[in-house]
Amino acid sequence: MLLYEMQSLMTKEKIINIISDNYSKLTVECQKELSNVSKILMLKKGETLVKEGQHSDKIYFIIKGCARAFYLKDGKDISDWFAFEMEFISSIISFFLDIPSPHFIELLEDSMLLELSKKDVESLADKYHDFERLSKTIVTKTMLQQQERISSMQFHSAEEKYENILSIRTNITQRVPLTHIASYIGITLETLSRIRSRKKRI
Amino acid sequence: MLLYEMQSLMTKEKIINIISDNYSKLTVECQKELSNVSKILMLKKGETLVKEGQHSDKIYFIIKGCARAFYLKDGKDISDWFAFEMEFISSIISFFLDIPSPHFIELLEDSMLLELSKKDVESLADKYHDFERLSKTIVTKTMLQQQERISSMQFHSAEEKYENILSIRTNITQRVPLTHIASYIGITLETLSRIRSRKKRI
DNA sequence: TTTTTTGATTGACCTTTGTAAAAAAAGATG
DNA sequence: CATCTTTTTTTACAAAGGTCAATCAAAAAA
Repeated sequence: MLLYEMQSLMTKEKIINIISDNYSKLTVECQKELSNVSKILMLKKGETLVKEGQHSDKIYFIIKGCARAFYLKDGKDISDWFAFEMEFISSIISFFLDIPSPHFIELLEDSMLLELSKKDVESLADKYHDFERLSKTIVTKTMLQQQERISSMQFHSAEEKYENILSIRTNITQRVPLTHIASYIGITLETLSRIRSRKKRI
Repeated sequence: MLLYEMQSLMTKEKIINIISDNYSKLTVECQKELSNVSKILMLKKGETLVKEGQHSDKIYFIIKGCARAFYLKDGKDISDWFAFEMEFISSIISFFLDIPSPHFIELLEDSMLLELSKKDVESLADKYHDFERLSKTIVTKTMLQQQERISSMQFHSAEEKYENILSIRTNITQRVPLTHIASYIGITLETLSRIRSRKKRI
């Protein structure tokens, strides 16, 4: 299905209903208010959601497509997070600490997103207990993903780290360039390439 | 002050009030109920809160002392988390996913703790919006600490990782053996020892 | 205090991974 | 289709950090 065809099928109401079902249930009233304050974005591959240095007070839910958070270390592009359909992404440092973003966020595919501002997240969380719970659920899931990632980084070889990400994100190599995968797991593209050719041979 | 002297000074009510002030405000009613379901523990250095393989459905707040979460990889002891005064610790994998704990948790000093069970956390969070918010705050802080840790692990030398933990936990070397610090930052004790002797010389 | 245990340091050696540069392959664009 | 750009692979070489073993130091236990 083409992205522009989805817009009519995927109404904001439906999307919010999916979030409610998959993360934490929201009352109809809360869903309505969430629908009023959120915004659908249709963006092309390569477009940027956040630039380094910006105060980014937005969080994005990915309806279709995928996005990548990355930063520059000594001029080198290092990937810090990938998000696919049904996942959230934001510049967490900027969003939660209200400081300029160290990250860029860009789209790796043509994408459809739901955008929410921190101000609205906060007022919804104040007003609705169930939205507070939803926020907690999202943060908890993120925390558990990070936990998994940390333990995969501790005392694991480049090959083990690559195997690990493949097991979690089965088809990531089809959607994300190897350079980004390499920096995400903390190895160079060259090392990743050697691992892959070693595996092919066997 | 000796640990046994603290018990009379630090009533559960006072401790819960401190949590409320430092994490997220709780109503008096909620504080009372929290006080009813939580329990103070006085434990000696070396004692174990959680063993690998156990279902651990408890979370601990450290009033005095410090604790360490670690796991065994190929028989080797690898530290995964430290918690000091005013911080929470639990076997997060077991607590949030209801599966057997991959971690041990042990005390690095004689300690005073507040213990809370998941069942009680959940019912408090259901009943009180402000307790739900407190939970979110604790999880969010943990997530941000993990974020910091991940970026310190990505493409940083052993020395940079050591400097980084020293800047975050200024006096950690006074309270935690170097072996544990080394495995926490993902290097061997020998490498850490070399870094330290290099720094001493200069 | 002496002994035992645990934690930290040092040295020799070796493996893994990074660096730099070039070539090849795959994708995008006119 | 042909060209240009980006991504990936390959090679040679260097450096960082791991492993193993011996020694030293400090803290607990007897």
